Amino acid sequence: MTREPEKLEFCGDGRLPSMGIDYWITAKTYNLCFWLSSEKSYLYLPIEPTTIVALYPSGYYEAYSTTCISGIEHYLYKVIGLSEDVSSFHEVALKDPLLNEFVSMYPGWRLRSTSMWWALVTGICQQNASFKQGWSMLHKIVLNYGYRVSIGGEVIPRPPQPREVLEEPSPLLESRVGYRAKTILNVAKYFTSGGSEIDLSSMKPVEVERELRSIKGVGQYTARLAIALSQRRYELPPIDRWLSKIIGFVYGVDEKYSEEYWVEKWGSWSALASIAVTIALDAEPLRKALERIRCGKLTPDPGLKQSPLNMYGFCSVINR
DNA sequence: TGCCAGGCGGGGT
DNA sequence: ACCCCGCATGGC
Repeated sequence: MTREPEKLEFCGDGRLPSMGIDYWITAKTYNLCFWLSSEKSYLYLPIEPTTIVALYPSGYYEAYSTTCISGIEHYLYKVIGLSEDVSSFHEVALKDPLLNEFVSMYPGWRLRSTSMWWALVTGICQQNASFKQGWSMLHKIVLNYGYRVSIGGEVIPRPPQPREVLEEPSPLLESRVGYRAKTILNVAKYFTSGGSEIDLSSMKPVEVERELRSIKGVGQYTARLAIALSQRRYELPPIDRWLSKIIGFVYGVDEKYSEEYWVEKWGSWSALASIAVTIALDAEPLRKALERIRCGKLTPDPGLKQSPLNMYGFCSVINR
């Protein structure tokens, strides 16, 4: 699918306050490889019109959009979590055998949030698949749809919107997502019909989870991951087989009670802790992750070609 | 080759 | 409430 890139106009620049945030780690973690270069990262803001921010490690940023709107920095604050006080998360993490090394090494890491639509697609691609397979699917979806924007001399892929997927499913079906395609289409339908009327941000997380689970193919894990990734609300942890086994192994609790134990430990930070564990262990498959825990290798391995902190490797692997 | 992985829903008990 | 199975695809 070749489409003409949409030209975006420069909407201003600025510099985010330090606040102890490591903008580089924050921007590049779990970010698709074509939104990363060696010197900056691109972040799509979860708003209409299409708006993208080039963020540099220093916190300096430039914003581009089809139509410049006011308050862009406000949305950037939400995406980066600038008003999120993580000190109570760090307090628990520093005493935790799984996360203490990770937060000591990266105290400036924050979750980078996305739109609810894209958060759900992200979760669905993780269902019953390895980290590598799931993130390859996401890359392929973006490339197969072929939507792009141009800013200055650069051309940058952009993810498809729900309406675009619904009106033209074939690029999705060719993205090797298997039976997940149906679920993604269900989500696209949701956001182009009744779901668009519902203000998920005004609902309690348990209600949001129930609402999202009404979409066929979206279960507890996907719903909770999406709530964390798009709303920065962390009280409901996504706990998959991978994390459940890790919790059982590290804390010696029966897997049946892993969620109960996790929520008791992390409280309103439960989902953030779930995600942090995946970064600390480079999202390695279970067997390897357990081996890493046994060896005490609880910080990201810079040598890996594909990991949450090093997504560049996906660009050299994906070929449709 | 065959097995199975950051789920899920539908069918059974 | 559980338990169990099939499901697309790709990696090992």
